[in-house]
Amino acid sequence: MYLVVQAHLRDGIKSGHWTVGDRLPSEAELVAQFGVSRMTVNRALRELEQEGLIRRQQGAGSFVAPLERVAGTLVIRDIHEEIAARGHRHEAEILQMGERRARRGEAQLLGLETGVRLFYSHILHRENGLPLQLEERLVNPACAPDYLAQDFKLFTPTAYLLQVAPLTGAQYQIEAAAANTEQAAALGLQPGDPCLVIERVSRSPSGTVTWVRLVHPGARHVLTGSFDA
Amino acid sequence: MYLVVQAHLRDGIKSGHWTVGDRLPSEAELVAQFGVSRMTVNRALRELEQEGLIRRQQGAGSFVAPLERVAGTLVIRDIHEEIAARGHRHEAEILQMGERRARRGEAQLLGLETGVRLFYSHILHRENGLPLQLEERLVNPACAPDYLAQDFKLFTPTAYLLQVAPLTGAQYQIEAAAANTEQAAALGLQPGDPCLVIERVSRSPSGTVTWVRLVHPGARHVLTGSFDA
DNA sequence: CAGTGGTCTAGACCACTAC
DNA sequence: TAGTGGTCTAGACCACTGA
Repeated sequence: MYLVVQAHLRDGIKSGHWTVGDRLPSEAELVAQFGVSRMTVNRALRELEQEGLIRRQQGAGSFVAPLERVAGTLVIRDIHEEIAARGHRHEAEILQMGERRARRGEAQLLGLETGVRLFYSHILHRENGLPLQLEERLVNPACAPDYLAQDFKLFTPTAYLLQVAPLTGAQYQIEAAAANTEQAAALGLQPGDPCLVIERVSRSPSGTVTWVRLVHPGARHVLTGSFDA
Repeated sequence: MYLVVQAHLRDGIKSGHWTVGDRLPSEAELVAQFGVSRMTVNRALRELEQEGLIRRQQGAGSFVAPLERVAGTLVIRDIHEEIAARGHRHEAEILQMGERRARRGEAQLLGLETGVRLFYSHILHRENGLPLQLEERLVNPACAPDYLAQDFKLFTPTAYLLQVAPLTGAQYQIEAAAANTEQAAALGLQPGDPCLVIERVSRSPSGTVTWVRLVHPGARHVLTGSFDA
């Protein structure tokens, strides 16, 4: 029944019957109208508030929220999953992989001290043979000591790291940048060509696990999303 | 009390006490442990599920969700709000504004028929004098008949359109692209320089209101987000 | 089968708001 | 002061799962 109440309110908002700032029926009115208990109506309204569709104020009422921010859930998926979901073939080419001392700033990304040893890998992901993503990654050895022994032609570093160090948080950043010579060579572009770049650090209970920069040819990769009342 | 139960479970997951796939205490166990009613425990768990932190299965139990997808709420704010929030000065320069027949494909974006008349505007937004965003916009005259009479140096088209046609849905797309000559000239770039491009269509109860392309210098604009257990 | 979550009820007390 | 939402209770019936 709470879904029925929700649908009723959603429809009224979508259709313009109630518009931004309007007051919606009170809980008591909805209880009377639908013949359900107040807990049921309360749940319906509380969930609409969590979605951002309405705003509730104790003592005043429930109101249609100003949807002034276009918000949506942006999902960044594992590249293998993403390609497989399109029914295409995914191949990974390991360009570089090894261990070295952290350069200036790198240690900071992982919350480690400068000069500590860390793992790195550069992997090129192809979709049906076409370069789609260059994955530049730094890994905290404390969280994934066997990282360098893995064969990342069989599974992605993302999948491996999620297995050995459960994700509990992340920060990401999306920008457009010009390909440098190394990136251009890997992706089959000219240096300076526009790329969509996602950078991300991932945390687990045992600390910051990994930093990754995902470089995509601007013409071949878009992020999409939507939201709906 | 439901917040106490939530905090307890959240801590256990963050700290690694329960990890991906682990079964959490059942509702009945939490009821006994905290001395609260089942409805209270149920609410705590339901909300954690909505956040994506746990997965619940009728008949089986509640489990720590595999956070295999780095997801976050991406918020695209009105450019004026965004600049003002940084404590900076926002200026808008109207480059073009008028009415014309829809070109091939344009009408389709707005769900109209080819050849119908529509409004357009090209506005350059500056942050402390530096070009930050070129806003190329098409507007459905049926939804905002007075669009051309507005002074968009005083408020943004986004703010105006939200006022006259409440937002009930949107689709957006984020990509990296090379600036064309017009865009480069407006933004003070060289043609071919990388730009972060957001395209969006917005719907309201009265139909598709507007299509907009927001072009940002790649070096001067990033989207950021985070998520947390 | 026993245990799990999904949903709903008919109350209750409280804090807050607007008049 | 009357009406609002915020929270909680102690039950209930149901559908589903796994042994």
